[in-house]
Amino acid sequence: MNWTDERVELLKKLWSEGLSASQIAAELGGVTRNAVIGKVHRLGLSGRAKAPAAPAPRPRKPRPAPAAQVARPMVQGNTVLAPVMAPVAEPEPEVVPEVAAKVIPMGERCTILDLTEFTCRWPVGDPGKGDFHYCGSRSKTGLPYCAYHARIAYQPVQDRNRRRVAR
DNA sequence: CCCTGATTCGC
DNA sequence: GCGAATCAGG
Repeated sequence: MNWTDERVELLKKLWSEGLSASQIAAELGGVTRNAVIGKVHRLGLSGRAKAPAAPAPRPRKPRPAPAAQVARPMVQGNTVLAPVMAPVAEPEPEVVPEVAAKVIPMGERCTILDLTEFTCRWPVGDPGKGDFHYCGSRSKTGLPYCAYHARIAYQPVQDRNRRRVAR
């Protein structure tokens, strides 16, 4: 593989977006992370925006349990009062996506419980290591992935689906 | 050990 | 210019 203008451009883009050298190498294909790093240096764009700068942006605890607050019958004197409309299942305001989904920087993680129809559900990490989570970035309405992962997810498919039907 | 980027240096 | 090997760090 050689560094075509196209590949260099993609390299610059991904690098500026904060992807690691190995990630970029995998994305480009045909090169190692060393090659990527070497190229990055040769291009003189060593420093970059601190994308993964967020050390611990609050992964958000999976919320153990709403703690079913059973309405205990109240008692007044000898009288047992009927339970007052035990809130069946407090809808839980659940931070509306409009707020939570605002251009979440890469690396912002969320659990499966945080996924909404607007969050990217691209799996990240190793389930066996306890660092498994989902991308969580904003995804276009109706799509399961953010723009970045959608590209990864669908590119191969597009290639495969290349129409072969003549006319 | 896994990973990261930085540097070196033979090609 | 390229990138594997290596280094230094988390």
